[in-house]
Amino acid sequence: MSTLASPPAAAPSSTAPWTRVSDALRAAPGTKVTVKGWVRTRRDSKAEGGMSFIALHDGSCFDTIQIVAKGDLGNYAAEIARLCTGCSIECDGTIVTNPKGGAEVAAGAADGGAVRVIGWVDDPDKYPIQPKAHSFEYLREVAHLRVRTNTFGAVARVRHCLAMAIHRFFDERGFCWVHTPIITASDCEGAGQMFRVSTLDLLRPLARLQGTGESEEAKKVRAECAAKPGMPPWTYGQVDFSSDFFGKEAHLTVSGQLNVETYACALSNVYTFGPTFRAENSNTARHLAEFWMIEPEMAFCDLAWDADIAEAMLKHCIKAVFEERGDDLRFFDERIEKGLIDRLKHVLESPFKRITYTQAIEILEEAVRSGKKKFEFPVKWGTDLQSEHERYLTEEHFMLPVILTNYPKQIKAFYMRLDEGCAPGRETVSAMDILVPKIGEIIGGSQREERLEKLDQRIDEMGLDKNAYWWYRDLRRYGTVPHAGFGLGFERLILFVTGMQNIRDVIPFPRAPKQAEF
RNA sequence: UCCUCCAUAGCUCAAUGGUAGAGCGACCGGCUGUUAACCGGUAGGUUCUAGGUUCGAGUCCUAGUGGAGGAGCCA
Repeated sequence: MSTLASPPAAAPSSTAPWTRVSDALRAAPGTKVTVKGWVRTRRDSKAEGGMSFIALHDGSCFDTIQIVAKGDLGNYAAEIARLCTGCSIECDGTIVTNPKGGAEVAAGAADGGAVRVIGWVDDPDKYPIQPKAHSFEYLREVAHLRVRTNTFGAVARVRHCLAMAIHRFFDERGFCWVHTPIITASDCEGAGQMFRVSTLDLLRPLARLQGTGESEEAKKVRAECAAKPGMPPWTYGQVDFSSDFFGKEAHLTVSGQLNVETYACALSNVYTFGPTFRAENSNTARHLAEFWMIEPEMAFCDLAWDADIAEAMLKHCIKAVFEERGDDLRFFDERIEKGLIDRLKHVLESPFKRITYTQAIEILEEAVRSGKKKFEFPVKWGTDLQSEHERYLTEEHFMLPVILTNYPKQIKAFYMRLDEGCAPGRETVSAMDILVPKIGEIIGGSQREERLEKLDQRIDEMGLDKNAYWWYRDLRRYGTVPHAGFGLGFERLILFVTGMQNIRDVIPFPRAPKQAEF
């Protein structure tokens, strides 16, 4: 079983012509190095003719390296003694062992050492990142500088580690990374509100023209627009998208799933890993308007294997962070979520609990009946589980990640495979959600409906337009195969692994309602 | 979008309707192989915006803007 990497964390050696801090911390005493980075703190001492202790970080690992700048350096009084948090410097020096046994860089004129200032901080009093505790809410307002803090540096490294671990996981298993489109002109995705992509001139007063009859004013504006060169033609109450860039309505993608299914039906095992956009006005610690999603899709695959892969992938990711980012993980465990490491070890060591939706309802009903738990919302077969229900299952009842399967068809998407042998009125589909403590739903997936007549039936039932899905339906007409896949919210995975509370703090520049600065 | 709460120094927060304060940070000095350093001092304010009530508003009222927590939507 994987254990936490012991300090210093393993980091790939840099190819830079200077020494990265992660490498300097492990270098043998006596090694001559040049390090570059940003000052986190400076402390001075008058001992031994004066010296300054500078904590330097360069992002290569969690720890800073301490530079001991001796008073005999030519620029000591004029520059080194004036260094403050945020200044960028480079330092030539020698690796020595400090009284506490750690590596540090000694830089004195006698040994040919030097500290050169690369960039000063304008006004130290106004520098937004002071050497003190800051709230995450405040740091969100200075997102261009927050990555210089302990926490956001650690999040950035863990995010990278997880991204690479995911690619490795699929690559090692013969999956092909497919770049599904960001812009989609099919209006059939149906996974939520979409952002419009258009080159039409929005400054035209379309809003004034809406209504039931065409007013004199509307007629006038239309005539004006028609007369102006470059103005797109339009019909009353409706935009004429045939004159738009793509000749039809276009949006930012809400999922690459439908596209990636086409590749699964040729390459067998594929996945997407890219940005996803939802224009929902949701204001929570678990939603973003722009986020990254991983969507594997496997041909000749059923729901059970789908769940196997999802569980293996999550465990692989946790393991990778244990092995590669022990330094950052220890910080999260101490300062962000006490007990994080034990929680993750527990997840790593236990098989995920697998139950059907129907069994989940029975557990919830029993909890209510026995008085063990009170819910705000009623538990009833056929309705979607509320947050509180999901949290009870994963946090209180099982205290483990839970894979819920076989949901009632009416609460799931049209493309999910209809289960066979269901009692009338109790039809279910081969859907699967993975719930984890603290986050709730982290993965949603399903076996897809590969039978054309059943798929058509579902499209009709849900009042969708069959023609809009012509190429999706083609997959069922030309060599159809059972296939399955799932979607993993990348930022939710990062929350789960780091113990961070707010999804806006695990993506570099969060986009959410009323939030697109930077 | 709904419910609840919040907005005061660079940051985190105090201040009964009656002279706007502390801690941290910054700056200056002292001490020190220091490392969440420590000790002393200094500077720092249009109390989110726009109205209103009042002799008087940081405090009460209305609207707006932004933020937090919860819910819905979902990943």
